[in-house]
Amino acid sequence: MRHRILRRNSDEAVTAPVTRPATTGERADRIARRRVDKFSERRRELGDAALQTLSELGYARTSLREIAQNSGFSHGVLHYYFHDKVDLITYCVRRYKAVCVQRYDDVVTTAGTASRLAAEFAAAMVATLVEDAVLHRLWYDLRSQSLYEESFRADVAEIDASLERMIERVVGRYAELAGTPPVCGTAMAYAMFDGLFQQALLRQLSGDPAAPDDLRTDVVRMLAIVTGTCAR
Amino acid sequence: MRHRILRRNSDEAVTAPVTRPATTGERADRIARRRVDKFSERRRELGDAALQTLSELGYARTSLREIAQNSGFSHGVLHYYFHDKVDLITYCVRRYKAVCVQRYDDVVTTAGTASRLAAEFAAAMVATLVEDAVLHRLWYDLRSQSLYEESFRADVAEIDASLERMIERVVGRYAELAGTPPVCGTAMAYAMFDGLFQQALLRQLSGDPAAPDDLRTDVVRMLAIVTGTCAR
DNA sequence: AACGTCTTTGGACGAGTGTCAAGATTTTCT
DNA sequence: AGAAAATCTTGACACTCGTCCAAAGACGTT
Repeated sequence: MRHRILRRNSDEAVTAPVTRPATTGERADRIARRRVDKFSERRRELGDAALQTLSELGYARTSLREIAQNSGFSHGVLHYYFHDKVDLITYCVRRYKAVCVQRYDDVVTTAGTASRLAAEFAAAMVATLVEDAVLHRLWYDLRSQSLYEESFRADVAEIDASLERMIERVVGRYAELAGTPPVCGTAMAYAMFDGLFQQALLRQLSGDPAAPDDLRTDVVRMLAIVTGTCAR
Repeated sequence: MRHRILRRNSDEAVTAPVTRPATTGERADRIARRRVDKFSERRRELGDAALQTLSELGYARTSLREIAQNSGFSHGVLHYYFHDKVDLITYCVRRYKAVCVQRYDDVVTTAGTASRLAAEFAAAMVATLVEDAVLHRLWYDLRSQSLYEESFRADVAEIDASLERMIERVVGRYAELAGTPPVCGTAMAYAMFDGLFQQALLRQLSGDPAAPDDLRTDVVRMLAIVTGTCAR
């Protein structure tokens, strides 16, 4: 009945269920681990429900009760697995990263020519735009929120950095294949691609049917521009 | 005592104070106009208070009572001048545009050479970044909100379009002075500059002291890239 | 079967929300 | 001046919110 102690800002491992003093050593360990697994599994489950609700409604309109309803549990359970609302949303932000960052790495290693890399990278971005539009809408929402709520800032910055590294790999590989060095730094390249995607998302969610195709050609062209290999 | 009828989505002119039937013609007109002026002046005043509060707290955390407190009036008055909260915020979004779009036009007409235009445009963006950081933080917040709240979408899209036209003028003039046509369309150029500014804002508000200078050099370089005149 | 711990429920609390309307106050017109 | 209209204040309303807690249920060990 006593409530579990939850530490904030601990990544995956919140304090494990309160285990009794390890009288039998190894055996107690096994049990404790199983408990932790179950605990963090439910945490993940609730986190996903929260992520879904957030991407549907946006930060400003999402309540804990709504999240709970989307998860099939009662609203009280959220405070059993998360310290408070900020803790939950922070967890979601981190989980978002895990879901969506590592989608592009195949493209980089697979493609054999510059133009193929460009085409495949563009296709990957378009796929993201079409399939995960609402998830990325949430990303931009949360990134804006991080400018007000300081608690989110560190996590958001980390995601931004890992997205930037992804762009760095793509642009770097493209330049390598094309045989010309990039004309601008990574941060700038990321800013440009990010802006491009954001505009495309705006149009996509507004129902503009040309948004995916335009994004595709824009991304291809952007890669050419960034490496100075574009036609006048 | 009867409440004023407010139409939504009417730009500046909400229904004027209820004037009695124009018995004396011209004279009544003059009076009615003064009423309207006073009415829309207060509306503007309240809108500015709302804009200030919003830029401080962000959309999700701003309440009507807080806005009223920042305006020196009581909270009830807001529903006298605005139909509801959406009406007020829509008004703010429109007002934001009036405040910040037309700041760059001098630059375009004044500058005599490409490099001077680049330097002055970059300086203008840096000035915006430093002086109006919180206002633009609000812009990105509201643009995100427009992806959830359909009521904002049209106004946000219009502001985006007018910012895009501004970029078009700058890039167009720069290309003219440099003697080389741009390597990409306006929409793409806008997306890129927008992404650049947004990243700079993120860093500026996180306290990165290098943000303004980096933005300056990035903007100059971006103009060169966009017109294909940059050094390898 | 009985016990102890972990998990979940559902209700309660106080604070805060947008909205509304009745009354007080100020301004304007005759 | 007095009357009428416009403006502003104040308090109330019906919610929703995050948080907390006591009690009930589920589960595994002894």
